[in-house]
Amino acid sequence: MAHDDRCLQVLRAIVQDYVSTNDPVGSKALAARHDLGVSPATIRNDMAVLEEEGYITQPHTSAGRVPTDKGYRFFVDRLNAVKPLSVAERRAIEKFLDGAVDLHDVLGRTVRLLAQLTRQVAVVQYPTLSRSAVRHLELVPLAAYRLLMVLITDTGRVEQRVVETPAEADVETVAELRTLLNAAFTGAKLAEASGKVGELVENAPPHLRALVAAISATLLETLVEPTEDRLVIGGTANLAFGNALDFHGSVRPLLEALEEQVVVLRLMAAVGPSTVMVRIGEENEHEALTGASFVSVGYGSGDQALGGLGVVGPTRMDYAGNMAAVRAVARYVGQLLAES
Amino acid sequence: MAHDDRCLQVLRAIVQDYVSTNDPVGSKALAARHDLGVSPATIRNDMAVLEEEGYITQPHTSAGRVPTDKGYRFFVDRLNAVKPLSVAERRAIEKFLDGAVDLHDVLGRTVRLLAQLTRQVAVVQYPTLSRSAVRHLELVPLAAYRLLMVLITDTGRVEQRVVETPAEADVETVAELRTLLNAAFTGAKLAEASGKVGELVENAPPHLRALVAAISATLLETLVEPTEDRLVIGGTANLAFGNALDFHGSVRPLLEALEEQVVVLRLMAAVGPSTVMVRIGEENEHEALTGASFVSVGYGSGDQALGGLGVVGPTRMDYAGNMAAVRAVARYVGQLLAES
DNA sequence: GCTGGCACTCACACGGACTGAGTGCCAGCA
DNA sequence: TGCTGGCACTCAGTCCGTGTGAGTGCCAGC
Repeated sequence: MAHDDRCLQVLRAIVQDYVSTNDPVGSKALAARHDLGVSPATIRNDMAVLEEEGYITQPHTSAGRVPTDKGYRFFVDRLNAVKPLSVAERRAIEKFLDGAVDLHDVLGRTVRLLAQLTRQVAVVQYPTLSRSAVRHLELVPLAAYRLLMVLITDTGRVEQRVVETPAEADVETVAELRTLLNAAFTGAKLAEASGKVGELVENAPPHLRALVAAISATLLETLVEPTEDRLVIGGTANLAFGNALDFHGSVRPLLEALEEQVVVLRLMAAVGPSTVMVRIGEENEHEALTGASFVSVGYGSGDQALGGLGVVGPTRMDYAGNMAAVRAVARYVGQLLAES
Repeated sequence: MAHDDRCLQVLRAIVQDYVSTNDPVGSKALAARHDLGVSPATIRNDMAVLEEEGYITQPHTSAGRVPTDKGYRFFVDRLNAVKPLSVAERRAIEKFLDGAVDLHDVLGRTVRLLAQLTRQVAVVQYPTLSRSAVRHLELVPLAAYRLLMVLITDTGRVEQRVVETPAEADVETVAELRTLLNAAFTGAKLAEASGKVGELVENAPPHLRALVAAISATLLETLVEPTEDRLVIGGTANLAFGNALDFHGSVRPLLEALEEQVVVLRLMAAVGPSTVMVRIGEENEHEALTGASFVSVGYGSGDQALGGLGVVGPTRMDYAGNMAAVRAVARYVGQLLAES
């Protein structure tokens, strides 16, 4: 029906105008800025309908309308074509990410890039250990009963732990251990590691058995500890821009939640590659994120994401642009990690 | 002289009151809150002197006085005894830092701890590579002409770089290389590494010479690259508290400067262990840090600092408390790193 | 050299009037 | 049936004038 169709157009126009001006938008301004082909009075009728259905709301009588979370959601769901990035933007991405020397550097550049492209707060998750594969396992003797275990994954992530050994391990023993462990684990996905441990310990030469068990235990601990999922955050300065008022006055709870990391990580857990996830306002269960939207996507070469990245900003954000940026950056990061 | 002495007391009282209340402090309130033994009128005279000498200023006529940067400086320089931390605080430090699994974890906890203790933004620098010693150097073959070099230092820091090798390196060659390099570098301070390289390449067996040269070159690069000095930042939420107004309106430039890292790193470069450095307002050359004070100290066991840590906040901060916290935390971190 | 008193200043808070963007409703027109 | 122009109404934000009070500088007196 022509009517519903126009309602959608009106909603879209409201979202666009409100995002760009940050002022509640009225019927008259709408008619002036968009070629809707109808008069303000008609638009008013449509707006009344939209309000009744909960897509928009007015902050107070005699003010314009503002989209609700539901309104943004509807708008985002109807974003058919993700608008492609400009050539300049693509070039910026390449230039920014090239020349990174290691994983830390890659993620650091990524987060800065995302923050710059979107003018929002950017978050990037380290590649999840459990989905990475072992590239190398190194043992360095520290003292008679202490070893340093260094785990290097194919995504370039490095984890280290000190292992208190049950027996003294001299240099030769350590060399034996290293060979044994690498033979067992190199190339294996870390998620499969726990399955291999039992067999490995059993088949180990008796004099190494206790040591293998101790090291394996530490390895498994490394996987389950919450510290395994690290987050890089950047662009927090974008919160202080002046639209700080978007978060009903204070950005403090939001900053705190971001530093907590765990909140963001939980949101990111659900994300897969290639499909951009958008969570709008109240859709984020966490209280501090009410009033904020979170646009994220997984990165990684395969069909399972190695990790996630995204941006956090006010619900009043440029969804189309941010979704495009997040997706493009994720794709590049995926490529970059697959190469190295 | 009794007069100068009282002036100092008055200044101290003004700083204390202003820090705790954030209101310009007047003569009457001063007389009421502090036992100065004189009347408000007398205090007014002293305040006039202090103002003339540039230690305090009044935002506008008929408002109380506010300390200037010079006033804070004077106050800080006369802080004779650094007030010791409470037992609860000491316990909090221990509890917070115990149980850290690796360097990343230690520094992450440190920055959170500092931010919590001081209610300011905390910054912690990774141990400087050039002052660390090599614990182990690991080589992992990636492809025919590519090696992954992993550098592990005695401070627990791990750096990795991909080396494009001039010659194909099979597993045995890599093993030889590893032995050779570790024999040469293990235990050596990284600052001395550059001196050793020439000799090492010369004495290497001919078939390894090119490879040794390539890897050594990468190692040296790792040391000079600006990426060598990393920074962990935490507690940015404390900027959004409400005293955001301390930074003449906007915390944005400050947040940007913090994310830049380089600004803070430059300030931190000058810092030594055991002596807490305080830079107040304009004393920080960088424009964004005008209006902010920076309290920092080096950490590390020896007489040379491995790195620095500190807090950034409004000039209107609790200098005594922050200096005490920074120093105490640095001491614990130094111990912790020396142990492992 | 300290104190009480006094006149003066001025940021800030309070309150009323005004303005204008925006709305809802209604009668009229295609 | 659906769109349009007109009209009365609402109310946040702004402007302006007044009042208040904290704070000051100065001066005479102890």
